[in-house]
Amino acid sequence: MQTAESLAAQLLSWYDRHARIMPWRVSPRDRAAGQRPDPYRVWLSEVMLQQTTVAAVTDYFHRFISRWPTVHDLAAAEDAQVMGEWAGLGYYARARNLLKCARAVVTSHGGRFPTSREGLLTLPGIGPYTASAIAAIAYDHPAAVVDGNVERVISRLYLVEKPLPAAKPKLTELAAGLTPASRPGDYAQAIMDLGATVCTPRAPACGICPWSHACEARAAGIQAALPRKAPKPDKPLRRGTLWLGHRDGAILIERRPDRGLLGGMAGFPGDGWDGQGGPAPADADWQDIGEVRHTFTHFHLILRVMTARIEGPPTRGELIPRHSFRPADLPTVMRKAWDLARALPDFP
DNA sequence: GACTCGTGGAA
DNA sequence: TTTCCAAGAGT
Repeated sequence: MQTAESLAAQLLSWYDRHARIMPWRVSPRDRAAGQRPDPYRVWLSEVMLQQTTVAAVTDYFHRFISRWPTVHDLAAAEDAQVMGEWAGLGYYARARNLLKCARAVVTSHGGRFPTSREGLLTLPGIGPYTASAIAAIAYDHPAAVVDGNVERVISRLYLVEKPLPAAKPKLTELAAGLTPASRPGDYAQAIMDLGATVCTPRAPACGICPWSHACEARAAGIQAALPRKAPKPDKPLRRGTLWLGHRDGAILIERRPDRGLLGGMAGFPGDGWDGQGGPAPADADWQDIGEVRHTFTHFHLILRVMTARIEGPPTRGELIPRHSFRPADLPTVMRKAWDLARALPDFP
């Protein structure tokens, strides 16, 4: 039986040699030399990384930091600018809460993030994981981070067979028991790196794992089967319509309501496939130009795409001049429809 | 606890 | 092609 102290020390030693390089990260060498990460960057990266891979986040992180270098810059940004910059990254409530949080930090916290986990938890978009991550990484507090990686690593190390999410409290307790008083920030990143690169979901690389000798699941030969999870329900198929209206090169765009699917994002008027929408945005000679297929978290979608030149004033949305319309500001399902229409010879 | 909420890459 | 899943939070 290994002590928590020795396990943490072994993981930190591994991290010193194998830490991944990321734009928002301070390397263990630089950290030891006294360099401190910028809490704004830690926060931004952690929100972007919620349910999202490092590869998907990296370019978005660079664009956000380039455009809004400080939390003050971001707090002063217009909603549509931030939503447009987030377009394509998904889970758009994160972007809405990102702005709320930035503005709360500036107006209620003097422009500085709270340093305690409890203080961070009061901010929009910062939940149990992100609060611990910021407290540990930015401020070196001994907060236990429990994300999907840690759930997997801990469930294997301690052979926790109870399925998620019921096992979460137990896993959190075990993770907290391992978190060291020394270098908790590096440790938090180390255990997540371990889960991301070694203790992977399907085929863990136990041969190179610094904890393989202590891993109870490996001893039992069931490491690849942990953590257990309830099977996910099938995704139903929904169908709907999208109307791409235009006039003299201007495009008909409708800002979506601030809640629900794709909330706050720019898009084309649609019918009820998303629980929102309504009738066609104008009485026009709508032409069926094909369909778009897309899969969201909990349903498949097939959208019929219609285009028309709009003569009178539209009943929904707003005609945006082509030069001030950025297709990159659209969420992916809308951009698919745009790409379909743009391929037509007579479309603006 | 059960749902909602995106996306793209890997197997 | 389909499924799984990735540094979760809010309701």
